[in-house]
Amino acid sequence: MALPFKKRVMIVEDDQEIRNSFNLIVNSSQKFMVVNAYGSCEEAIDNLNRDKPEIVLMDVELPGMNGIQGTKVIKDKSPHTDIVMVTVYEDSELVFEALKAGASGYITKSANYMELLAALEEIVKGGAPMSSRIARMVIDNFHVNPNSPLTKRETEILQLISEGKTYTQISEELFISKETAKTHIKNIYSKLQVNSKSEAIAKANLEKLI
Amino acid sequence: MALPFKKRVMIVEDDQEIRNSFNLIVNSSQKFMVVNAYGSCEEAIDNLNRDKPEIVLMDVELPGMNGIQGTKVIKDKSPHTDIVMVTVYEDSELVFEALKAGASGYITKSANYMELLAALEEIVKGGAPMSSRIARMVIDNFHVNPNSPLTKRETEILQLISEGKTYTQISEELFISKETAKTHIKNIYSKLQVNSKSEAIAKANLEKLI
DNA sequence: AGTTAAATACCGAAATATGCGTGATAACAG
DNA sequence: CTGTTATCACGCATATTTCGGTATTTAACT
Repeated sequence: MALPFKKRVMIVEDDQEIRNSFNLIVNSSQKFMVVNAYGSCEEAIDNLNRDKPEIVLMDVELPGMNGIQGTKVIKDKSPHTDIVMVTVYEDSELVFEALKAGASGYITKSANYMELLAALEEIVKGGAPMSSRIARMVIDNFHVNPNSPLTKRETEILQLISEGKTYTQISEELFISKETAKTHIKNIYSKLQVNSKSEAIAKANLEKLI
Repeated sequence: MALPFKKRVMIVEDDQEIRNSFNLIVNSSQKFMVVNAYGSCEEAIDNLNRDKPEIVLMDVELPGMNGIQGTKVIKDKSPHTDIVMVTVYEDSELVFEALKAGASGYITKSANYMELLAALEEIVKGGAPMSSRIARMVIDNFHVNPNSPLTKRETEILQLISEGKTYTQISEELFISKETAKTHIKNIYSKLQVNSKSEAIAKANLEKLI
């Protein structure tokens, strides 16, 4: 290998100008080298085994297979490759989809020279580079709603429901009768306007009640 | 107000040395001022209305009420106050508990002068300061397991179950008979070794199958 | 061509959960 | 001190889910 100490970076980006620009920036670094740059996920995936990238800079919006689907495939074929999404949009649904697909970072195309290299460095040291807005988006996603309509006991029971417990198990765990558990659950359903355990779990997750 | 342009920072930390050290660092900045530093959440909460902090630097391990419980209370009483957890440990359970409680950042006590101020700056610009390891921990938490034992169809159905759908709704949505939906769900249960929808959801979340 | 995996479909019995009542007691706030 | 809320408890009818089978078709793989 010509440059054994440089981390191998693959670029997937359909806009040729941006692709060239990323290429130049990455290759300007002593620590990274571009092994290849492609205009589509399909091409990138076809050459994955030969290129053996350690890091992929992946555009989200792409013709054909999009960056999120591509991330899934690449992660499946090469689990140790770290993928950094690069996008113009910071749409929350896309961000979470990309993270679920296996992305380890999410930066914007407005990222300048320094920011792009900083993101790569961050990946190498085991971090997860994100723009400020995305970091906040991700963190906010964890926050539990403090204005829950449920009482403490109801929340406790909803928690047990979300763990897959039956009426009987819940009543045993809380030292109350099965009938009482039933009543609490009935009240939970009424407050959340649902009529089954799984619907209650879905709503609880949606409104971050647990 | 004496210094109207400085962001008001409250410190909650039981170790007096660290408390003083943070105090000096924060006050050394042109952009931040320490409104008060307490050794316990109880004291901090009692003085919340008077101190009106915009940012709280919160120790996790504290005598009496711990930093996570304290975060919940402060977020409840003062939702717009941003809380940054400061800790020696990067234990994953604690991190997620803190984030659920409402923390907007999570840094380690090893943070030096620059890092601490950088975290405060990051909060001000709407971000979420985190150490590299914690950022990765948080991102990894989103990743879906690519080695799911379930087939595509089963995963699709598990997804619908997690949205609270009934057998009938699932069969209608997928244009299959109720009996077929039943069979798929039976197979899902067998593969996941569970025996109810909510247990399946719990296991799916635990093993990141959806 | 033969095997396997996946998706489809049906049945009946048993177990759970849900809907709609009622009502008592304790704790908390105005 | 009184009204409200939370927690607890019971019963019956109905609905839904789960268990344990069987079985056909199609696509993929060897």
